[in-house]
Amino acid sequence: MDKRQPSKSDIVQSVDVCIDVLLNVAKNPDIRLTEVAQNLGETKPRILRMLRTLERRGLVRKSDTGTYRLGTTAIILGTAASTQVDLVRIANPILEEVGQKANETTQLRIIDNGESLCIAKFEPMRDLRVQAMIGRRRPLTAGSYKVLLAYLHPQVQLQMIPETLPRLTKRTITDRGKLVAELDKIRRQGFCVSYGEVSEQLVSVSVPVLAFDGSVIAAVNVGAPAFRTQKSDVDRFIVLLKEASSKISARLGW
Amino acid sequence: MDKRQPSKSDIVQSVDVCIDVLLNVAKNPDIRLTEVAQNLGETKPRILRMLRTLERRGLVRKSDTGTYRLGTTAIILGTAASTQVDLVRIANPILEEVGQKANETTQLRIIDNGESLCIAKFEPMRDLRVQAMIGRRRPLTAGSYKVLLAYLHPQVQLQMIPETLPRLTKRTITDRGKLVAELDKIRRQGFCVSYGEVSEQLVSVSVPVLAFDGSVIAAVNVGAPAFRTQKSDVDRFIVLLKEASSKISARLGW
DNA sequence: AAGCGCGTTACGATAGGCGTAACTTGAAAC
DNA sequence: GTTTCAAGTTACGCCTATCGTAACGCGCTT
Repeated sequence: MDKRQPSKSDIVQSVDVCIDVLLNVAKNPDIRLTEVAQNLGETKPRILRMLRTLERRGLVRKSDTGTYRLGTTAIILGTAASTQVDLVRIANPILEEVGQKANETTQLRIIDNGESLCIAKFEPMRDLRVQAMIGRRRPLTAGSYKVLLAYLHPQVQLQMIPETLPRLTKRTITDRGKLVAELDKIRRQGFCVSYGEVSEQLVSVSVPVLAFDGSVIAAVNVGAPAFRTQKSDVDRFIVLLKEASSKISARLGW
Repeated sequence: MDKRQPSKSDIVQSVDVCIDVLLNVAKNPDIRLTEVAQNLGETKPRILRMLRTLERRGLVRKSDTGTYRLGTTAIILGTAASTQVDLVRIANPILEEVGQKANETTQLRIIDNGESLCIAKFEPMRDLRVQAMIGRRRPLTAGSYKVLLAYLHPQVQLQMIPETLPRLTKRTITDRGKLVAELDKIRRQGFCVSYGEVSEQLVSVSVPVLAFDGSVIAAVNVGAPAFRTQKSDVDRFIVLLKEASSKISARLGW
């Protein structure tokens, strides 16, 4: 009998698994029982019981073909959450304002579990635009989301940088030394611009949202197609984002 | 040893309770452990374990003062859900369109657990407007949400009408007989207008969204302050909502 | 300093929930 | 048409995850 994780006990395993189920359905709409069970390495009866419970409460919905999707209760939870998470509630209108002015997609990203996580976004009404998605994760080491790393304590920073850096495009930095140097530069200049590090043909500009003590709360970001983005646009984005960042900081109480 | 519910077993109780906890936090931001436990009639250790589990997964967040709110994972779930629930995904842009044209608040409501439940909404940019909220429940028997009742089978209908009808304003219908007659009228004319039945000074217009077989899926609704709503406006709303309703029906595949 | 109520921990008892195995159903294979 | 396979489901006895009791620490109020 292995001792599981010695770190923190006192969690309810069945609840933990049910969260896995929920997230699995969220990621894979119209997933089937068997598939969920496989993904999680659990038995079918167990997952069936979980799904049934979740279904009874409207968190998931079973289609007549036997596939599962999230349900209306999940929508309700989510809407409630966006009004309860201060950062998101405050950032949303500001993201929209920046997005309107820049006429490009904006995002709010935080560090979560060693990755950057999009928790709010705005997309302008425009045929061609960068697609953002709440819940999408990206490595911390590529693109302008590096700002999230730049303000961490050097030791924590190194701890978050994996041995081998994932290469997304040919411009992605894959040398740890170079990355650390880049982070240093970012910290000095207060923003980060990335040209095609995450996706080819995409420019991404990020500015950190800092707490009173200088620790990073989040990053605000503008993403745009490279072909229509001049140096002057980038400069404008930086100014907009810096304003937005301090507005958010202020509204959070600093 | 009482046999619990003989109806449907095979649900995981701890998961069921954890959903209660989640919904409780959703309804009462900054709630404390003790309060949740009281609300649910559970012991504190049990709820503590649940909250801890939920916290580890980012579904709730514990503030430094010890109060709980929903967390970022809930936002992610919710956003995913809105793209997965067909009805909501399809209705959203249509609700916006109607809302823009009417320049008033619009809602999409379904029957859930004997009540009407708001699952999508649009509010126009306007200083004074009706406030709508996703997740808010209203009785089926008052206001224009009666349309949701009007198309049910008479027996199911009667089953859903409680003995005593809740009185929200002096205009609320509280007589069962009168209500049934009203429902009949609604079914014949295909829409329902309510003047101050739910809130004084509010006009509400609803049109059913019907499936191919004539069963009710949902209701689309415009809500407006009475003082600025003429008969002609109401007529306009009805036309807009009827268009919207058939557009939604069509897009759902009928 | 005593009292209260909150969050938390410890632990032993128990029934909740687990997995195995078997059954049903429906669709694909041949 | 029969066989085969896999998915979904049910049944049930065992076991451990999870529960509640009781006790503790802590901060605030009286």
